[in-house]
Amino acid sequence: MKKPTPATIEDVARLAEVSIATVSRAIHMPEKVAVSTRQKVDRAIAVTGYTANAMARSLRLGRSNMILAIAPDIGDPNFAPILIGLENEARAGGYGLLIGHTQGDPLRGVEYLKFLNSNQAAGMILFTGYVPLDPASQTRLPPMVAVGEPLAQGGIPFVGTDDRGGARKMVELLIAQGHRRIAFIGDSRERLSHHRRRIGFDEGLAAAGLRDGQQVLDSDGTLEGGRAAVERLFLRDDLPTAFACVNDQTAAGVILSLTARGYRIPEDFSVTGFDDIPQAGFLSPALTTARQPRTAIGQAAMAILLGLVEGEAPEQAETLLMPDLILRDSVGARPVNRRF
Amino acid sequence: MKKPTPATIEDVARLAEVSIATVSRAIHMPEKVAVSTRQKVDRAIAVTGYTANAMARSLRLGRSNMILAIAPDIGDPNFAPILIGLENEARAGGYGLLIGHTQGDPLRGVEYLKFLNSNQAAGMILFTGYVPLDPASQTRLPPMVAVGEPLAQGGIPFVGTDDRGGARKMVELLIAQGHRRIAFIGDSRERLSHHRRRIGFDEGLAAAGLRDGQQVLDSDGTLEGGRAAVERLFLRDDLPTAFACVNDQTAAGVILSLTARGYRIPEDFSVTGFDDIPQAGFLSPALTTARQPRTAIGQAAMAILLGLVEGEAPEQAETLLMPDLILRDSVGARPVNRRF
DNA sequence: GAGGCCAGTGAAAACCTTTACATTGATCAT
DNA sequence: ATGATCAATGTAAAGGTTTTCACTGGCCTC
Repeated sequence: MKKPTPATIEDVARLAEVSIATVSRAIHMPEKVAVSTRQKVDRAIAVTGYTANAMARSLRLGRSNMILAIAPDIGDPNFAPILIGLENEARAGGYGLLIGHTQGDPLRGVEYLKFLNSNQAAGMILFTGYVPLDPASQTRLPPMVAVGEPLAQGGIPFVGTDDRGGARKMVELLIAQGHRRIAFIGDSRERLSHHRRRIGFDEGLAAAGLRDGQQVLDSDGTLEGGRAAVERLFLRDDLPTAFACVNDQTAAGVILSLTARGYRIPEDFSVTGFDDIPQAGFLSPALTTARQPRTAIGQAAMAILLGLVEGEAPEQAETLLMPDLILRDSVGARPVNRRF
Repeated sequence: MKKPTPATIEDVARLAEVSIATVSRAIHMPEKVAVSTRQKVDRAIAVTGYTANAMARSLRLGRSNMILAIAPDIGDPNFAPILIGLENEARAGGYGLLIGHTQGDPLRGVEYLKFLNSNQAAGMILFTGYVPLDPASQTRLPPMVAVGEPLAQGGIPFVGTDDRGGARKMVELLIAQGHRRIAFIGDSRERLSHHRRRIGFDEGLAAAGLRDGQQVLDSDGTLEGGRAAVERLFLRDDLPTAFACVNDQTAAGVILSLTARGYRIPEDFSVTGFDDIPQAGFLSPALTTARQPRTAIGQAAMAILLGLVEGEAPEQAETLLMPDLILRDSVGARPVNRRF
């Protein structure tokens, strides 16, 4: 009872005693075929266990049902939940999700374009913050959506966290706790998302009339960078009471540095992060942070991309989802009597 | 200068003034074609920017260049590094990696089979520990390799951590630190990998002649399970000096429970984990654990699968990679004077 | 010098699907 | 009664590749 080769549409047609065209129609445009015929076809499909050969289908249609997602690092803790959102939405739309990672190497990005060139992917999700396109090749762009980090190139829809709004909410939380001098750790010209968090920080302080209470330190978004920033700050004389960090890694560095100097958090200083990476809850103290709505971001991005693939006009340039504040133990009231 | 449609093999043939058969041969069997012709073809390919249409190719060959990886949960911290290994190896072999997740739902697993049925995937990597095959359908199995959790069904190659060996090394570490009464937290009949860790634990103790110093508690591998196990243990009167946990989550639960009771780690008790999840280094104390060689596992699994896909006979049933012991702060010498 | 072999190449089939176009027979309006 | 319309179905082309088979001409062997 083995079937060495899977059933083709022709097998179904033969069994149902109709032509292959009718079988195809019974499947794709059921209303165009007589009820009795449809039933015969359905039965034949059930008997043969027929599944359309996706290759033949894609070849004929000139379009595949795969979406390619390219990330610089699929090990990034932010990546997995977004992936879930992408995958869920893709599957719901009948698409498969193909993944590639560039390990930060632009050349590797170009390598993946063969999937698009060879019609193996209908569209592309970009995590990289740049378009891996050979600028020389003048072939028209495939449908693309950027996630996480907006693209320098214009015209490509972006889905991500509302960095500005989230940072602002975070600052407001600190202000509500009585803090007046707050440092922002991790401004960056390179990463737009980080810069936007800085903007939100500014706005929050300005709205509370605390514009002169701010201190901004550049940092590269790593734990080490956070640590270094604190050290730099201690060289000056006026310390903040709270540190708003551009991301959780930076916050971890800040906490480590502060703890190493013998300070207690949140009694002596408050520290906030951004992202809510898996480790955030395991830091001591557990980190108060803004959780990116990652699964939702993935879902939204894929929905937009599938729309593009199927020919809809792109809606808005940016879709920003507001992060949730996760209140843990690293934020406390402003210390009333600073011992230092 | 826009190319609305990508170049086909025919465009190349026309430009090189040869037949399409010759072009195909020049690409796939260069030695069968005259040098001069080959050069003409190469030039034409360069000019047109030709890339073979993968759909047509797969259709003709009856085999795609995609590998499907199915995991119960792609958010699992263990998953990402394995994915990197899989992807690297797949790309090196000219294959793409397609991913799907079942969210623990066997039905969802079956859903992905359409990719195989429809020839969209040439083989399958299974993380689930079970085969998502409709037992009714008698179609022959596609090439498959299991990762992480061995499969109940026989005949499917498995690549994973040497759980037994790793657990044994871990026990030996504890014994070297002077521990004589050691508890294993997290035996399980359901998860073979967990059971194997238990076996390695037994072996290590037996080899040191400490067979009667062992205590084994069932636990489900969650943080909560670890916590509960400790509570159960405290109902008895003889406590171990060290806890060898089946995985890091369990160890986290044990640490939490012990800490909540006012004990210090590693002064009062030593605790070890297994896996080295990202949070492991952030627990306090930082967890000593066995790191799964995840990227290597992914790479090995994909290499075997690609061999299978291309018709090689499967080598060995199991490929086990030894984990590395990561020494952090949760293990110390056996307390000499127990205060309790 | 004739026959055989071989390298190099081309023509055409096959892979399986979708769909434009053609065909059939029935129904309807005149 | 006849022509037009329409629903239902079939025929065949197209999509791009790989590969079998056949053909050509040159070279070698005897």
